[in-house]
Amino acid sequence: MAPEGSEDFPRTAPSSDPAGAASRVKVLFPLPLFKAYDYLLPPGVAAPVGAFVKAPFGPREVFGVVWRGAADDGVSAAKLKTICEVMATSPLSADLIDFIDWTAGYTMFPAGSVLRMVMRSGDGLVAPARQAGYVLGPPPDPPIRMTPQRHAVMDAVGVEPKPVAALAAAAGVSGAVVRGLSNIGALARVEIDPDPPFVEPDLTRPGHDLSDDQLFAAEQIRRHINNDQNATTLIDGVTGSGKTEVYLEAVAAALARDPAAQVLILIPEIALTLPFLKRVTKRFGAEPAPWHSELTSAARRRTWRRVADGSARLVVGARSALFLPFQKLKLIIVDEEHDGAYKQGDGVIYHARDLAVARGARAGFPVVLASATPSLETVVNVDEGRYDAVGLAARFAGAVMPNIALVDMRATAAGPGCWLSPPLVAAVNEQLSVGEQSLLFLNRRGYAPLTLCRRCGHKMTAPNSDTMLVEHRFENRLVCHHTGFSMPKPKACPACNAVDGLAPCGPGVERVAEEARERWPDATIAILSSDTAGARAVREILDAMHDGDIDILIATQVVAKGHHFPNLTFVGVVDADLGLSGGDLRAAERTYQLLSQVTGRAGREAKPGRALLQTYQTKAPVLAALVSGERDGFLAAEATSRRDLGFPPYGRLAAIILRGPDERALQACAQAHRAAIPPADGIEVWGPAPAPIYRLRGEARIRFLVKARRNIDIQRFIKAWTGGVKIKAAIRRVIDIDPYSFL
DNA sequence: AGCACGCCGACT
DNA sequence: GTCGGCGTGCTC
Repeated sequence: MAPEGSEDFPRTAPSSDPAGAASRVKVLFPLPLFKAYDYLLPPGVAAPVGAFVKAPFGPREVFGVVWRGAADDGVSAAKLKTICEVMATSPLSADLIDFIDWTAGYTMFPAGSVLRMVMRSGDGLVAPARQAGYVLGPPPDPPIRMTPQRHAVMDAVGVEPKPVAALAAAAGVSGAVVRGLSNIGALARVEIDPDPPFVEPDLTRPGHDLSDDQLFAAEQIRRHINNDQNATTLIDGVTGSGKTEVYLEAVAAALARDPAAQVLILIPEIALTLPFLKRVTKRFGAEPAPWHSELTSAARRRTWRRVADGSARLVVGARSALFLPFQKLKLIIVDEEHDGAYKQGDGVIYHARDLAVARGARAGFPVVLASATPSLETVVNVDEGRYDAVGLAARFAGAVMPNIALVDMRATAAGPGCWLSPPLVAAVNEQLSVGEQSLLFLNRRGYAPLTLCRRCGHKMTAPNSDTMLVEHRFENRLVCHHTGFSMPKPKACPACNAVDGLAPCGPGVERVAEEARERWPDATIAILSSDTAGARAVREILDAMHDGDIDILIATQVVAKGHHFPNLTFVGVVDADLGLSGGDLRAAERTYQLLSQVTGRAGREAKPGRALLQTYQTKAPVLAALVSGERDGFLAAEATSRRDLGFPPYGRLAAIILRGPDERALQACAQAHRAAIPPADGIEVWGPAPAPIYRLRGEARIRFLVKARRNIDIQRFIKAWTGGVKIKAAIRRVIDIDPYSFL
């Protein structure tokens, strides 16, 4: 244990120096600025590093954070302004400040932009207005006249104070009755905190009964927790092997070890569903603090403030929860660690799994990664001894992995205008005859991914973009999945004016559903995709599927995560080749992960399942690995090819993207960058090349790709390179360290 | 991120 | 002659 005061910066800035001059502090603002600014503290006021302050910045007052670093970089004393106010919110912890600086350095984004992610809750710094709530008052002395309405209200009053509206609604009366009772003293008016604390997890609750495998895994992680030791552990187990139960035991151990410890469970946004939260709630007898993009601003503020004051001890959140203002973070779980959703694409570009590992390493606490199909990066880290691994092989309830086979579409073509081959149709027929469910998987929303004019060959694209418009027949619109643009499907081709010549090409889920409805008119068929409007509609479809009320579900990847369908025993993958093409480094790996998750939906709970994959590439190693179930062999082959090419995780990659509305200026800017590439050993720069989607929302995009040996400081190289190239304001330059998707 | 400063086209 | 377009640069 390090002695107090051994930190490399003082936690408390003195309010004045011995000479009596007001002291200077640095303040970082949540703005895209690389450096912190110097300020004076008002006399007699102290502000530790990490304290939230309000300070004049340019013509306005802005919230910022007292930052570490020498409070002097040649700024003349006359220039200094004085901090307006030190906020009551608890200061950011030292390890979070360290993490912000480290993240800024690693991603090459301004520290202020990283701080912005921490402060994003916006109104979290000012305590919200207190709300009036009502509880039972003292027994009124002359007994009051009771009415049925008044009885209803008195019955609805609980121990916790409730606001007028909630109480009136619970009693089924108007607010006037509540106010009336308050006026005569039968109800007492108290102030309630609009951001009530979260209930503490109950650590006395027994955990699940664990198998030997699970016990062993949990024990291994618990050891790191009890040693206060940074270590990254992969829980590697197929769907249904009980990864969640294992890491919830680790969570319990971390919370029990230190009464102030906080724990974060990261989940891909799409998997952050009510069933998952309920599972965690059930284990700890208290709901965890949630964090994801769909929270209301009030819920967001509540979680932010309760994390900041240390009272929210367990947080379940999407990737951005990594930037919540934890006081004493002691464990991070990254569930489904392979999931591409952990890569943040706009604003600061980061990979939440990688940052979680880095954060644990720097702050000295354990990190747990869980997956049924771990990423190659993680597997290599395990193989090279940097991460621990615990395997969970046994599947619960004696179920077996589905039997997977390929359908060679060259030999067994579907009929004209059809997408389901005879073997797939036969399999669904069999399912229907025995009353079991089928899932037809196609990772394409809408009706048809491409709309083509039969007359002139014109492809329908989004305005000012090189993106295809996807027909959505249900709404009769053409939609761009990248920009959000949509338009009614036109009668005539906009290029040649030929009427009724616009032909849908290729299938989406809606088109497969159309074929299925023609083929099986008596079956109950449903479509599930991210277009399925509303969380409630999605829920209803999932529930109906779970209850066996749907015979054939046609779905995109939204179905891949965390749903249990006990009567589903057949999965047909309409296009297993989708995603295999396109020059993406991780295409094969991602296809393996997605298809293995989807086919894993079949045959749970002791019913054997099977899956058919329609493909034109029967020789593709990914598909062979899926059929044989030889995941490790496939990963080893992938690893070898990446090593040979010097690609991650055996080398480092970064993308430099230039974008702007003026193509000529952009070209010139790209050439200036090309000319400025400094010579360096072990580094290759490819480009400039047009980005895969060259035009998007009226902006052209050009990219460079930097490939470096693993031991090279790629950030330093990029800084040396781009630092010398001035860019016009109309051109934006974005650096993506460890680009994930190449699109 | 804002916001002011500054330098070129259509208006009272 | 001014109002205002938004390109450029600064904020301790």
